[in-house]
Amino acid sequence: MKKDISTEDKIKEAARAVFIAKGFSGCSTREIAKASGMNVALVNYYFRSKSQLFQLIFNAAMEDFTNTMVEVFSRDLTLPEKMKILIEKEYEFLSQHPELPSFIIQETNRESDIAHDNFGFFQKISNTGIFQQCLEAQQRGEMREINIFNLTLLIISNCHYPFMSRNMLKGMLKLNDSQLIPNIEIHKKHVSDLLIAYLFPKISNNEE
Amino acid sequence: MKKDISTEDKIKEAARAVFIAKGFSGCSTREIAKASGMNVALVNYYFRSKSQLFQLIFNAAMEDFTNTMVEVFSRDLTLPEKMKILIEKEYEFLSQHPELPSFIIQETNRESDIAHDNFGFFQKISNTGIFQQCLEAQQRGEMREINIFNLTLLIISNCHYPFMSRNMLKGMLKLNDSQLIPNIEIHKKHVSDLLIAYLFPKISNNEE
DNA sequence: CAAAATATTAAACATCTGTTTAAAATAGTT
DNA sequence: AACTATTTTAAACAGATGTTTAATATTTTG
Repeated sequence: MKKDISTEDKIKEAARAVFIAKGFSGCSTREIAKASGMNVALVNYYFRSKSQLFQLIFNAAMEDFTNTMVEVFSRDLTLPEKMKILIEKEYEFLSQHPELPSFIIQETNRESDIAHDNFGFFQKISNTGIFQQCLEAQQRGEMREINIFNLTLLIISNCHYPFMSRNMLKGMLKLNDSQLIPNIEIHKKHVSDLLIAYLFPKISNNEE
Repeated sequence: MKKDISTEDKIKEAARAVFIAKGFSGCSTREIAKASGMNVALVNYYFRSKSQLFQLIFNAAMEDFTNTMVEVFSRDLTLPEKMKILIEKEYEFLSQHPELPSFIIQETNRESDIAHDNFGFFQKISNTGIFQQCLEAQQRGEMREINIFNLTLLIISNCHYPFMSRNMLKGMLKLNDSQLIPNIEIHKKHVSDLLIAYLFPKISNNEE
């Protein structure tokens, strides 16, 4: 009788969990093998090396990351509407994957032979037409003059950082998890109001 | 003839550089020893273990982190002035220590026996009287109603994330360092205007 | 200067690391 | 059934890891 999940997928799923929780240098192949209930040799049998397995997990995580943006930007909505929904979706996604942002940052900053530049992000986002839509809104005076770098950074900073700084904030402000979650929900509203008011000054009365 | 810098300090300085660049799990005691020009055994001779040496470096980094805030908050200025200067100082400090934010986040998220909660942050910041000043400004209607958690998070998100995401952004937007630095400088202005306008709505015409 | 305290070294330790090998078990095919 | 291909296993590999030891060098002290 065949198993529901193949050995290859079991290892991949375990690797994902372990890598994201502890980072590439923070875990061993034996730890991944154990977490998947498999042998150490099987990890290399299916994925050739720890590095190649990691590369696989990292790229998938990077894709998860951009999917929300692509999905929201592709809709037929005004820019303030897209912004509001994007922030909503990002907080929703990251509430269920809070370790992802720090994983990505940690690994893009790690010295490695692995190529983690150019993961197709720019092209995918560009294809949604969002940049064109921004340009037109700016020409009509509906949107503040801001380049793509700063715009991207403003959004990601305020969506990702709250999740990656969870433990730091808990330490700094002496909070526990039960206090953290509602505060992050409040933060979402602040970020939404903050960014929309700043980017679209004319329509700044966006209080719910 | 005595050396200018003691062996202990040489190791500590090398450890700081290596730990911050690669993280606790990303480096070895031998790497630290080599970077300091000293023997492996000397690391443990002076600091007992890799963990204890790390704890020392981490606490110092954490203190560097809060110093800017404490210094600015202690001045005799209005809240919008403090906010503007704080952002200025943070970007100035982090431009010279861009690896610090991701180091702190990475290590506060790492599972370890080390106690990295309660590093006196709250007490130090509270002692500056900034929270009281906020409360009074809010009662006078000069400042938006926002709790300390969200206020802290808004500031840190927009100051720290730009530096920790350097490599990610370079990959995503296909930039090199020469394009990055001026964009971060522009970002500082956005963040300053953004936060002041949001937090102090009445005095929202803060364009330079 | 001799004695004691401190600093430095090379070597060893046990364990863990990523990876490979070669044999055994299982599945698929004819 | 027998043969082949695939999957799984335990064991071994060479090297790296944190830490300790015991001997040597240096400095401090009396």
